Amino acid sequence: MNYWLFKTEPTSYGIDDLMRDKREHWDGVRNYQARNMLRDDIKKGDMVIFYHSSCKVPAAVGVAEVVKEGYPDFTAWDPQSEHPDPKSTQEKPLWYMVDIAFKKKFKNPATLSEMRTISKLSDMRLLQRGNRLSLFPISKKHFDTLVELGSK
DNA sequence: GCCAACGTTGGC
DNA sequence: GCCAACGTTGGC
Repeated sequence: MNYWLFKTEPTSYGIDDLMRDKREHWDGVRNYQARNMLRDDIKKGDMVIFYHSSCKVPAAVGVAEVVKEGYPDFTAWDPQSEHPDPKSTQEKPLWYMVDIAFKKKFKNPATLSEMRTISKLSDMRLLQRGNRLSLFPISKKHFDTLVELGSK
């Protein structure tokens, strides 16, 4: 089983939305590195740390579980969607997504500034310079540390 | 709103 | 295939 961190902007889709929806497809990723992970690496049963970015207090805010493995992101071929891409077709899908289910909302969100003070998290991709990927793998150590912080 | 970092595009 | 220009991300 693997562990991942998914970034999201709470103004577009946050942990409260996932808690309400219980389960949702993670569409709209339009970056090749992230696409490859969605298509090839992220497996059913993998656990996801939900992270709020581009907001007042960037923080890890909860946990989700992967419930469906990579399949074509059909929002790409819908011109009415948020992130249409005419290069992607049903015959040759360019973009992929997974489905995730809500697991837990942290009582005590682990803020970015708090994470930076914790040595166990120092090698996490989120804290490294210039990190812009919207999702990436984290270690079990990172996952457990974040869940522990969030449950305090 | 600023700006550093980095991905993508497109001319050559 | 190089690289400058441009767009986007995301913390501050």
